[in-house]
Amino acid sequence: MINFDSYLKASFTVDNVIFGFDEGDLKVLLIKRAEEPYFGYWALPGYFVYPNEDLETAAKRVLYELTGLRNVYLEQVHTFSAIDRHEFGRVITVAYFSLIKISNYALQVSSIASQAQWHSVSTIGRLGFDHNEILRGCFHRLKWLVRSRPVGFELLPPKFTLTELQHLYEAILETELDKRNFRKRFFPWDC
Amino acid sequence: MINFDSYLKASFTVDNVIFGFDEGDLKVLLIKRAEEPYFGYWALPGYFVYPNEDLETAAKRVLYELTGLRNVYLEQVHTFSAIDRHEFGRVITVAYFSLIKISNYALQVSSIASQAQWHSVSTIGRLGFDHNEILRGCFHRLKWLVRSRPVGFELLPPKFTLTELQHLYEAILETELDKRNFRKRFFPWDC
DNA sequence: CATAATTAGTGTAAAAATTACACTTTTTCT
DNA sequence: AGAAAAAGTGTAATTTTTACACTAATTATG
Repeated sequence: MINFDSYLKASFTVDNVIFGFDEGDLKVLLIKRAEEPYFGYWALPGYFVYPNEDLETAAKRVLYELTGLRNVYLEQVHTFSAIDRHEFGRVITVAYFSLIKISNYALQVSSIASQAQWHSVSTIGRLGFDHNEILRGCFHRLKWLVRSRPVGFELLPPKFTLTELQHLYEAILETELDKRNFRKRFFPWDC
Repeated sequence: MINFDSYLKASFTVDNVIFGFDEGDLKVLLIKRAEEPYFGYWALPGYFVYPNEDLETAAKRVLYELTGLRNVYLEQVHTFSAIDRHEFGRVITVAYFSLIKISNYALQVSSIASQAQWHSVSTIGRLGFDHNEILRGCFHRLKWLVRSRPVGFELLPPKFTLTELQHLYEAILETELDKRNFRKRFFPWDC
C-alpha cells in the first residue's frame, strides 16, 4: 500500500477571478492583502481549501463570503503549481472565474478581505503572487467564452439595453463592433 | 503568519490521457493496475507529484517513463477533486492530455505499469477511479482542439497521406468528412 | 415640460466561406 | 502485372460575414 507521506503533500487554494461590468468598463474584483506575503498588494480573492470541500465548493465559498452571492456562474480555468509561487511553502492554486452583476450587491465585510475593490482590467498593476498570470489566463478564457455563447445575463442587471450588451462585448473583446451586425447576431430570426 | 497545517494538505497526482491513432482508430493508452485500489482495472497512467516538481514536469515524467518520449504535445485540461475519489486518502489529480505517434516507439517496461496497452476510445470499459470522467473531459478537449488548429503532426508518423489525416479527423470528430472540402481546408491557397 | 441624451429600429450589396457532389490518374504495395 | 490506396480536379448553390447611415422613440435631466 502506498505511503502517501513519501510524496508531495501540498496545501491548496482556490483563487477567483471575478469579472463585473460597470461604467462601460470590464472590471475584476481584487482584495488588498493585510498579511505577508505581499502585504499591501492587490491580489485575487482566494483561500485555502478545507478538508471536507472539493474545489468548486471552496471557490463558491470564497465568492459567497466576499460578495454574499450564491448560484453564480463559476468555471475552473487552470491549476498553477510553480514550486516557488508561495514563499511560505508549497501551495498549489486552482483558478476559477466567475461573472457577476456589480450593481446587484454590496461588497461584504468578510474574513477574506478587509478591503475589496473593483478594478478596470485595463489598468491593473502588479498583483501579489502569480496573480497577474492567473488573471491573464482567465481573461483569455472569457474572451473565448463570449464568442461561443451569450454572456450578458451573467454580467448585466436583470434589465439591460442592447447597446449596453454591445458595450460589454466590446470591453471583453477589446474591439469595436458594428451595431447592426451585432443585432443580427442576437436576433437572426427577424433580419 | 498562516499555519498551513490547519488546512487541507492533500497528495497530488497527475493523470495522462495519451491519445494515439492506428488502424483507423483513435486510441488511448491505458495501464493495468497491479495494486489496490482498483487492482486489475484498466486506468489512466498517472503518478504522484514529487516535491521538487511542478505539475507539468510530473506529467512529462509519467509520459517519459511509460513511453520513452520527451518533447511531446502536452496540455493541462482539468483538476479533479471529489473528496472520495481515492479511498486511501485525499488525492487531487490534474489531468493532462497528450498526442503521440503510436508507430514511433515501443512501450517501456517501467515502474509505472507492468502492463500498458492501447485501447480504442470507442470500446473503453469501466476504468479505475474517476478515470472514465477524466477521459471524457479530455476527449471533449481534443474535439475542440482539432477544430481550432491542425493536429495531424502530433498523432501521425512523420510522413502521412492526406487520406490518413482525414481518417484521423473523422475518428476524432466521430463523423464523416467530404474529401474535396477537406483538401480545401488544408490547402485553401490552390483552390 | 422642454430639451438633451440614449436607445431602438431598419436594408442591402459585396465578399467570403461552406457545402454537396463523381470520376480519372498516379502511386504504392504485393 | 495487377490490385489497392491515394492524389488530383471544378463548380454551382447556399450561407455567413462584413461594411455602412439615418430616423423615430424612449428615457433621463434641468
